[in-house]
Amino acid sequence: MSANNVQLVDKIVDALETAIVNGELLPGKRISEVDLSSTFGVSRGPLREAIRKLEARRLFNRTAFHGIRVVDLSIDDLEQLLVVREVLEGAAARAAAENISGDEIKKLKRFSEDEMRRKPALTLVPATKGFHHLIARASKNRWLEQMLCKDLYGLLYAYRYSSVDLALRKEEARKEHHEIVKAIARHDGDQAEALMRKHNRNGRADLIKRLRANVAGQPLSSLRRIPRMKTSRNNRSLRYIRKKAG
Amino acid sequence: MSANNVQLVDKIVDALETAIVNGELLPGKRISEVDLSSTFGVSRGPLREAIRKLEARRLFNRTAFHGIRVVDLSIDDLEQLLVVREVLEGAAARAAAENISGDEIKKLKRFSEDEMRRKPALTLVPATKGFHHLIARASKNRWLEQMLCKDLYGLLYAYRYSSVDLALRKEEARKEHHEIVKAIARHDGDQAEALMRKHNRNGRADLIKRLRANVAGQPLSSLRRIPRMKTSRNNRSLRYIRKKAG
DNA sequence: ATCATCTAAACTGTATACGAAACTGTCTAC
DNA sequence: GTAGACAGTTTCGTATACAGTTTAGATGAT
Repeated sequence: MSANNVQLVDKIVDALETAIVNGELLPGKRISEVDLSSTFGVSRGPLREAIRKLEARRLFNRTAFHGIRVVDLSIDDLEQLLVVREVLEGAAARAAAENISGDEIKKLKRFSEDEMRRKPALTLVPATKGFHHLIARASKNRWLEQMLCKDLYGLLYAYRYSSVDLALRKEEARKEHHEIVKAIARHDGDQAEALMRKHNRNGRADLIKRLRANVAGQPLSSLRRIPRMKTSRNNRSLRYIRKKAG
Repeated sequence: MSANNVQLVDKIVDALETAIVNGELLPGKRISEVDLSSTFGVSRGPLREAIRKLEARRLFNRTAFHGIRVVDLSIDDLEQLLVVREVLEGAAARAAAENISGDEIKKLKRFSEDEMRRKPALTLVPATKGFHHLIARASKNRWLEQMLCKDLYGLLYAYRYSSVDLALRKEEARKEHHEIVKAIARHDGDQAEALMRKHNRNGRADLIKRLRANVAGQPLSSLRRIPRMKTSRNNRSLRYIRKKAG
């Protein structure tokens, strides 16, 4: 095996996803296939296939002959997505309580204790991500994990929203996390699901309330706004994907 | 506007989905791109794009340089998928109770009353489908509806499983449906979700129990087995998609 | 100068061809 | 019988061509 077994299409998918998260591809902005293919250094074929995959995951919208646009989430969309997240993560917590291994319990506890001890920092966001991913994985439910981590989180992280729920309610959220971990650790599925759902409901209500209060206003300081760019055309921050031969 | 504004890729996606449901494309069987493209009468480009979309929806698995296979669900997979379905439909029922319109209530009630009156027949399966679709739509949650109707149902209907839950427990299921409708009609979200989840739990437990009891045994009579074919190659029942010019 | 219409350029959708890489299966050597 | 080499087949990625559509700019009329 030379270097990687991963297909070009999936590399492009990754590149597009990170480009969206980084704000290099803007929601609602039209994308030119040829421009993108030249900036990525790939031909139109694989690029189109990659876009089709992301279309199926609703990260791109395409209208015939009108071009491709990155999904543009409204606050309502966000709220609806978080409703889905509530029940899916609830199910994950329940399944995790039923199926988690001893090793995973240790990891999860370490995670939570670190979180309780540590001063609230910017590193909290990836930590949160890790927390939810860990539980999704511990559910041992392949479909649930994929729907959560790939489809749903992908959409949530897509647009000027990067796991802000925790950042907005640090104290409460950490306590809630701790309780969830305890419920999972004692294999109490009912409690784990109930607590996880409540945790999500709280976070959602808080976030949406703040967002609605700030419509057309200043962005929340704790909301990491994604820097804007004029156009995705000739965007030099998009990296070439194609590796050189050798 | 000549005839239709729908792209060839999406026609192929539809054709592939129905081909899977009809058993013309077999789970686990390797698919040849060129063969498929010639049977459909389309070129490789759109076909590959269509397959990429279905890959993202997990209806196809692809291993690099090895080919594409239709997803092959084990009983465990089915059970896990039905767990996801339980919570998603629960959320849909709750949201429907909160957001349903008067018109939709009427439709839903008519549906349920028809179901109670009618003798259990083969037409029950599409009826069930309609029931759940109706609720998903009434939730007014765009993402929830799409995840349910497209992603999840698409997977469930994919492989020798076509909404069997109802067919197996006709009496109880119809009563449960009726109770769910009543809860939704009186805008009782808590009850609607609880009843829907219970309904799904019951159906799942029953179905999985029967399936496990029949591993390697006779197929259940009520389980509509999909007729087998030796190969998808040169499969004449797959229809040409490409319309003639004119 | 403003507006409507027309034309040309740009872009998307689709088809086809070709070379390279990788897998499969067979054959041979030991 | 096993391991390695080899050829055949399939997929992967690129390039190219062309038709249909959209967009924008040019042209012309009032």
